[in-house]
Amino acid sequence: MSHTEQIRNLGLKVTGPRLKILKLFESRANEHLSAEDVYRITLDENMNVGVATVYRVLAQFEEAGILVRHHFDTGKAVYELDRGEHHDHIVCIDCGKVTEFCDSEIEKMQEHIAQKNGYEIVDHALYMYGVCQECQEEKHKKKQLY
Amino acid sequence: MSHTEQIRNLGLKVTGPRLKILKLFESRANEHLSAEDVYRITLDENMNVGVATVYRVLAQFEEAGILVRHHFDTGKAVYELDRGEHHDHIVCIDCGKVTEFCDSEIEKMQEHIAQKNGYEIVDHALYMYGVCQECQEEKHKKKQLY
DNA sequence: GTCTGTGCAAACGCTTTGCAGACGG
DNA sequence: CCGTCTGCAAAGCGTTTGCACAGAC
Repeated sequence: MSHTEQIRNLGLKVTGPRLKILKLFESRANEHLSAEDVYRITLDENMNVGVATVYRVLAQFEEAGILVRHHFDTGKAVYELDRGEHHDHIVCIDCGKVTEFCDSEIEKMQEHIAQKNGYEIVDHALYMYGVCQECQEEKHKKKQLY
Repeated sequence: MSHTEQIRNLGLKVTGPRLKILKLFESRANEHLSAEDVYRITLDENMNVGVATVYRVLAQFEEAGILVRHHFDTGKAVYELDRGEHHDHIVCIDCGKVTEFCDSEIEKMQEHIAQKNGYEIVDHALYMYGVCQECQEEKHKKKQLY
């Protein structure tokens, strides 16, 4: 399915900003982009999409299930392509690197706990915050300087 | 340990706002309060603590380990007393009710996944969003009206 | 008296909205 | 053309900060 079709299928008009943003996420399939990232990238590529439009399009794409939004503890929301399969995140508190993982065991246990508490779960988020390998080594090096 | 001692032990001066907020959280030990909640409650009780002070005290208490901060998807941060034991949350998307749970199996698996990916975890958060029993029943009733 | 803590209001960062003009269908 | 979409700037929201004064020790 082409980008144009994809957008039209959502009942949305096929416009420059929407095409641009959709392509952007597909070309960076494994990145987590904030609204500001998207805005800056389009700026750099001389395709001036206003901030407001970025937010509006991101919201529409999320609503439509094309993108997923995450709220890490960083204060700003980030988006990524929804590849169907749910997954969770480990965020490096030093360099911001994001590692994804998926564990069906944990998922199952979550569902079980929810049931036990009488909840019908519609969404869940597991975030871990830590220091990635590289940043640990970085810190190690700095210590040796003294 | 008295409240006064508790605050003094943090190296902080014992002031009205700090005492007030500490007592507030102890008297509502199982609630999750936002900065605004705290501000409103002190207002209602004719003890006018400025918003800025509320934020500053909450931050200090969190830093000191007296409170824990959570960022649900609601946009505002909430705090609760740190009772030592880590736990996770299920938030009802209809009524806002928060249910806490703790599962050591999940914790272990998380740690294992983090290790496998080379991370040294300093924090983690597992949030589930769903509809609680009462709200499910509520919805059921409404359906029957038609 | 000193130095920390406070309240106020103004600033902040991210996000949303109101509006007049642009553009897709 | 009509109705949606856009860019701009202004407003919104939760949170933080600068400052002069108040209060703890």
